[in-house]
Amino acid sequence: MVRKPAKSNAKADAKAVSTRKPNMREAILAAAEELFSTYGFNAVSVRDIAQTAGANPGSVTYHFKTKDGLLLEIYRRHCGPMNRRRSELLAAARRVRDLQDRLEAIVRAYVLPAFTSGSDLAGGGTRFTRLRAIMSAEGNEVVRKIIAQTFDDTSHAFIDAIHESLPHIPRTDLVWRGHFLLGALYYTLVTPERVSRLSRGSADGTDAGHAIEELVRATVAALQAAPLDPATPPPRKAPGVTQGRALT
Amino acid sequence: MVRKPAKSNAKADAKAVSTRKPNMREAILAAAEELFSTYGFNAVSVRDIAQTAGANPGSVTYHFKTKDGLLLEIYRRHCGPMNRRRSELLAAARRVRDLQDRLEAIVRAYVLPAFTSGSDLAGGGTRFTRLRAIMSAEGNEVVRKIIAQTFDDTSHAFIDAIHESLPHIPRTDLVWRGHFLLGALYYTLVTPERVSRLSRGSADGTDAGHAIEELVRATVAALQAAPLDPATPPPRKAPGVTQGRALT
DNA sequence: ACCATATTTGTACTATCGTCCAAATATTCA
DNA sequence: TGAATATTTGGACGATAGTACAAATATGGT
Repeated sequence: MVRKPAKSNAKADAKAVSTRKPNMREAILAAAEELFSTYGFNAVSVRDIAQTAGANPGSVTYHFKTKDGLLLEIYRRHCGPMNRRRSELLAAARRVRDLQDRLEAIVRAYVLPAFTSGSDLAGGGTRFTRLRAIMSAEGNEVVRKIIAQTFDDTSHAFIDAIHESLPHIPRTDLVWRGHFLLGALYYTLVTPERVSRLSRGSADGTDAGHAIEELVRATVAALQAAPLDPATPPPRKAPGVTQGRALT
Repeated sequence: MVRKPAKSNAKADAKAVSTRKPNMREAILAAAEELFSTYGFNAVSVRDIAQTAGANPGSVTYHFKTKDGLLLEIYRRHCGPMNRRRSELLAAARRVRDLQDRLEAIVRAYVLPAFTSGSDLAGGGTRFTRLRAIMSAEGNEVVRKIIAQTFDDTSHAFIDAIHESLPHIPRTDLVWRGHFLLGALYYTLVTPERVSRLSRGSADGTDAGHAIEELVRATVAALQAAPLDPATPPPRKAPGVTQGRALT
């Protein structure tokens, strides 16, 4: 990461009235989250994080041992609340009677928590999702592990719910389309010049709201598209609800 | 990037019969392309590239001056052929009579060159698109510049063509959906465990082909979805053209 | 107030980074 | 061939990376 030209006043700002951070650990986490999600993991140094947090580089090592440990802690912070919120919204969506409305509610249940996290300050969900997007491109081992053990269950639950709403579409196609949804969501968040005030500032700003609506609309349509499989003619009526979930 | 544990035979492989690379510059480019597209720009060092290419780190500086210069040259290599191929396919797609078929042909014209580049060796297109995906997440200044001056025109041409096939949908929505397409495409390429043999090996393997078909099917459906704007009842004619940066 | 503990600081270590450069070597062309 | 040029080599530079550690300082319970 590019640091500013130093500019040490060296004399004037020496004492600085001993304003100690009430919780430096939190400040470091916040700074790391912001910097990682903006510049990527590799481009940000521990010293960058410490400086942004107003801390000493040694403090970062003290609290999180390694740079990877810091990243891991950020994930730990967000994965729980985000998945909990997703489960809640998914459960509510499943109770929607109209099939079309239910499908849309399911997609919304998946997308919404990515923008508005239940935890900490405004824009937390967006920032964390942007981080996940960047990490999925950079490919970090720590992240791969925690993602596998945290998001896989939730993802399968969503695929299952979607499959119930669209029983005539093979699961394979739905998995692909869910994959595309995630890619579209990620790319929307890592392209700040497109969705300008979406990333910073209040998480329920109109820009983020519009992006969500566009994404939901497009995804629902994509999910409903006829499957590729040439052997399966179109709708028919829903046969039996396929109870057994393949792919745990 | 993590380098392997050295393991210097130090004695056995000393002379190595003076096999000089016929074109070291090309070897460096190929190595850089492969490494950047796999680990990201920041995670790969000039020494990594030199070692993979069987060159001296100084040679990289000699040929490309800086690491950024090397990245720039990779983009220069691919942008031309890829956009030329896109234009050809787009022109052919525009001549399709049936509106539904035409829309699908347009989407295919956008997606196909991302997988199979006209230039160099097998998988070149896939590799370069994977690189673009990673760079869009990492955010490099050099890339931003060349992307702006290379892809904007092509992207607008595609949006225009799509808009002709779907005149009742506001351009804004089409821009969003094209944006989602690119995100889905990128994410498909940077997630190798999902589309396993897609990235390496032959570029027209069945896996890549299947991914393309899934992506095209989903995108066409998404593009055809009803627009968001509540003020615009279904068909009608397209109002003014809202120019926006599309599909970098 | 005192002590035990938690945290912060400053500094130092080693490794690797991008880039530079002079010498060595290969290539090209008269 | 010999001279001019192009390329490669190996080593070096300063900057910065992640991490470690002892000393300094703040905090909390008694």
